Amino acid sequence: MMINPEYAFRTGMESGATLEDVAREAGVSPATVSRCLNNPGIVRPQLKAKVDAAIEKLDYVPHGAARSLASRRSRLIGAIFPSLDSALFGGTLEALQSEIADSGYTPVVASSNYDPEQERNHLRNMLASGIDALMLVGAAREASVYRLIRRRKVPYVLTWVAGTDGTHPCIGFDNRAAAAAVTRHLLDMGHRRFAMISGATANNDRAAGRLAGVQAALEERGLTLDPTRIITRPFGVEEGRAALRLLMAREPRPTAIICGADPFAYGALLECQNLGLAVPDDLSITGFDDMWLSASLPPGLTTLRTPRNEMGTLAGRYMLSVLAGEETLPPRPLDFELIVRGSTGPPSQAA
Amino acid sequence: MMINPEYAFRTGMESGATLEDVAREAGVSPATVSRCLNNPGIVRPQLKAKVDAAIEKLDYVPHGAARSLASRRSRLIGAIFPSLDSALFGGTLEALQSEIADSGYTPVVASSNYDPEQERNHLRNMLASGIDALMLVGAAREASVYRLIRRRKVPYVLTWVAGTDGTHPCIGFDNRAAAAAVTRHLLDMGHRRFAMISGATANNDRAAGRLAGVQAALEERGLTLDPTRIITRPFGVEEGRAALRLLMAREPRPTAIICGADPFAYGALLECQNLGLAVPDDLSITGFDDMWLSASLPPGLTTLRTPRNEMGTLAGRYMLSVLAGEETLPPRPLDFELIVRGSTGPPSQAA
DNA sequence: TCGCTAACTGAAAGCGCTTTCAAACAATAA
DNA sequence: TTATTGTTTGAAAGCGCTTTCAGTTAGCGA
Repeated sequence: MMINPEYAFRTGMESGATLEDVAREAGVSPATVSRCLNNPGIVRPQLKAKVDAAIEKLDYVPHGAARSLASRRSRLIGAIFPSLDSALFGGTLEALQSEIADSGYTPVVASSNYDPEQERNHLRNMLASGIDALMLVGAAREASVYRLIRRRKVPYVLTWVAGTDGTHPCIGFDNRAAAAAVTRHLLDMGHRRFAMISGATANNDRAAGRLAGVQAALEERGLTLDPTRIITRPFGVEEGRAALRLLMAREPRPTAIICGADPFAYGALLECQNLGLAVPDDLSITGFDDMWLSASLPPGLTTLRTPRNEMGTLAGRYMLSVLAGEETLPPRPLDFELIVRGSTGPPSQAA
Repeated sequence: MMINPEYAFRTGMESGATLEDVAREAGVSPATVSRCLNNPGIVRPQLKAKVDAAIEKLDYVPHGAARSLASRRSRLIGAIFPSLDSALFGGTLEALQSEIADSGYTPVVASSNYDPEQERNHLRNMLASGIDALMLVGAAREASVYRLIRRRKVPYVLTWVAGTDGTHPCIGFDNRAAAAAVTRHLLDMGHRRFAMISGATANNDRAAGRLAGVQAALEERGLTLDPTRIITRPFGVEEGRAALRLLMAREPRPTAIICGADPFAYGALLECQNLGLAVPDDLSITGFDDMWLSASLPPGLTTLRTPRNEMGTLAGRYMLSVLAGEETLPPRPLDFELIVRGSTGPPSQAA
């Protein structure tokens, strides 16, 4: 068979040096060069030095696709988030990225915009591009999605949730328990009339869990959260603002408003200022996630600090460990922390 | 401790149908299956149907690495951001991702933490993993980095900056002009005593450009920005707060403070409230980027809206176009928009 | 010195897909 | 009918790397 001369020409021009070029330059076999790259310990130092010199000289960079094809590992880890334009998941992504970088892994990222359909498409795309492992947010999705992942035998981990009865490996915290802790803090201060501003709960088990946690904690003390006192909105400051107006327009007014996310609480605080309501004397407000403004916005937002960076780090570590074939224990739920600041206090006598 | 068999993965037991399996199932050659996937138009519909059925039946997903190796395209686009845990670049990433998704591309992402060293490492990693194109933020980096990119013949685009004399393709806006516009707005209102809270300018040409723009606009009117009136800090609300205290501690107090980023301005506004300073009567404050709280935080922050999502979209579109081999025009600088809200007004007579 | 391990090294066979190139076929013109 | 053109299809050669397996060399005790 004749070698197409044009083809040979093109390879020579367009690509960088190949492993074979390095081998020739160093006077060893390609296999040895490969070993220098992947398992330097087993190559005689003297040879390794020659190879290193050749690599340096030719400015060789290994070809990822060829490597993946031969080794069956892409060194790519997929991560699909509901959204990326809040700082919330950005922290998790950044921590994940930084954890896996040292092992030569890089995250491939997509945002689903809280839409299961988009999530599924991105997942297909990622599986096709050969990710070695996968990180998702939350557990609530169709069984067929999990089947898809399992069929490809891709290790995966769910974040921002905990304990799905051992069905899935989770690196996260118990949203329900966390919301209950916030609620008990208010109950212990003497509050009895509650309202909640919640994120949309469809396809969002974090939001659903938080809502359930509030309801459960109230019921423990014989209270219930009237459905008309629950306002469900997409996340956002202005949404929180509008919700607060609605909630305070109806008598009897609540003495405490629990927000399912900090942006709601920022909006609520700002609207109180607007309406001339004193926080916490007229109204206590709590947030969720302890985002960057919570400490600064007067009077300081009582909120629940979620381990958003830690989840990225641990999810990365977990996946690396599974990929390394180590005996990996199912991770345990992470801790959360109630941060008490100025926005909560006992209800006033008048209220 | 038992490992839950449901998710106890072992690496290396990956299976899945191959293109050859599909070909056998459909009774055609592998070449035909490949064509159905990549160029369906040239296959007889009748055959294509058989192939599609086989793909469906075997639940076939193409092997990305093999595909990349043979076609010399990875369908991966690299994106390196200075940071991901603010909403700033998250918007750009999300827009980029969504723009390229339809063409079957996925972004691989890294955060450099504003550190050139880290950026270079991520870049090496990405080049090795075979990205087809690359998006970076800003233009300020060592020439050797650009050489590395050029040697690999990877199309790239710089975002968040404009016009580097045509040296690099940029999708962004002119930070200097934008900052000048903010400054002129204040000058036109009658302000003469200025101060600035700026992000660190080392390795950050966006911050440097903004600072230069302020200085230039002042000099146009015969004013100068005293170096002691420039406070340089890492981005953050608390940093803005501290900076404001510093700036107002010295007589004569400025009547206008220009912030190089919104978080600084949030902190400054909050600290004014704290110090009992009236905005804008005692002090005008401006931000930069029009982030999510700027409209809500009283009295509303005058700020410069930067096209952060648009940059992601256009950068994606630009790279796709170059990859498609289309004649691609050097992109033009994008527009920015001064958003005037309550935080700026004429200086009071007393000041 | 010889034999026997142990430690390296190299040859070669793929990994799963794309892409020539040429053959086969259908369609049209002569 | 035959020549000619155009359209699909299949065979086969890689893409650049890893990894098995067998061969080579070095190290050491006897």
